[in-house]
Amino acid sequence: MSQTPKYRLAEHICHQAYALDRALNRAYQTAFASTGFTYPKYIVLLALDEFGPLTIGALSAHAGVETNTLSPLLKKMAESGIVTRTRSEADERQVVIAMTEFGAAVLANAREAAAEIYAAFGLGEKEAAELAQTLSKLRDAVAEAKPSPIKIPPR
Amino acid sequence: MSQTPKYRLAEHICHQAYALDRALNRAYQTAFASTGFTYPKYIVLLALDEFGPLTIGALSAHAGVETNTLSPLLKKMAESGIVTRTRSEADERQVVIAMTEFGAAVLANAREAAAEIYAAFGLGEKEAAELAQTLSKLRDAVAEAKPSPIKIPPR
DNA sequence: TACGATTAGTTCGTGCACGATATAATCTAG
DNA sequence: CTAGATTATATCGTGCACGAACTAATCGTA
Repeated sequence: MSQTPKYRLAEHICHQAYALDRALNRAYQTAFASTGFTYPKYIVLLALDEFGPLTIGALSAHAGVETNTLSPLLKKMAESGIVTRTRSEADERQVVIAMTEFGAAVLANAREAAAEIYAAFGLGEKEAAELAQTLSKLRDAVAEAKPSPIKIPPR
Repeated sequence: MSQTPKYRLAEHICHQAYALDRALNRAYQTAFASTGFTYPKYIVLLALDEFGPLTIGALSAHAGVETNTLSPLLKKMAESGIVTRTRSEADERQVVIAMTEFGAAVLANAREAAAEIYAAFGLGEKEAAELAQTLSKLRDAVAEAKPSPIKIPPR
């Protein structure tokens, strides 16, 4: 029984999001090859460029990544001179991340690679913005979802 | 100079795909917590359910993951009795992966968690299928894209 | 048939991402 | 003004994902 799967793989938004993200990762990795720069680091620079210096917590919220992921990543970025890490004076628990001039120059180059990838999409500006918004809404919805734990059946 | 960023972060499809994938990963991880089962393993089972036994190469193509990622993952799945690994007789280089009955039972439970996450999307069946297709096309486009390598500017 | 090219999968090293846990700074009742 | 709660970040252990390099099997062509 159960001959016909409930959904075909191609119709799974989850699977497509997964595959798209990985394809993007690979594309950026190709562009950034041998520079030590990566796709997640690019996202961080975009956020800093748009919002200015941010605490790690704020950066985490903007990027949609946990702080414990960013923490070591930012340390490496600081070592390579792309950002600075400064303890906030007002609240010594906070670390403020700011983009350096060198970081801005790296970002400018990274944007060119991104533009090539965007061109490959073949989407108009409006379509692209709409799609981005759709994905953003899904992200919010998923973040809210609290699926119940599955049971592993006995073998 | 360069006061206005070229794109706002929210408008970046790349960023939204990245954030959505991670949100999905977390949601599934919540559902699968403490069972040893994971989101990528779920994708593998979906493919096996839809297409029947597959070689690692075919599985890699369907899932959009490299074979060197799947190889150790499948080994673990075989250890936990979810799939079987068999050398093809016709071509001894190939390893054929098949879902076990236990695997099918796990998949059935995992589908329930997936259904809850899909429900959170708030999309109709048709909308969902369209979105999945859009993402799929982008994936193909990105896979084709060969962005030129960036240069890291001098510090 | 036999040897170089190709193909399928594996192994290795590195980086991201997460939950759990730890630590230090700040806040808040009492 | 101090003990416990809360908050921001860091550390640790595990798993996924990739490119590069490897091994073994098969193919192709002389």
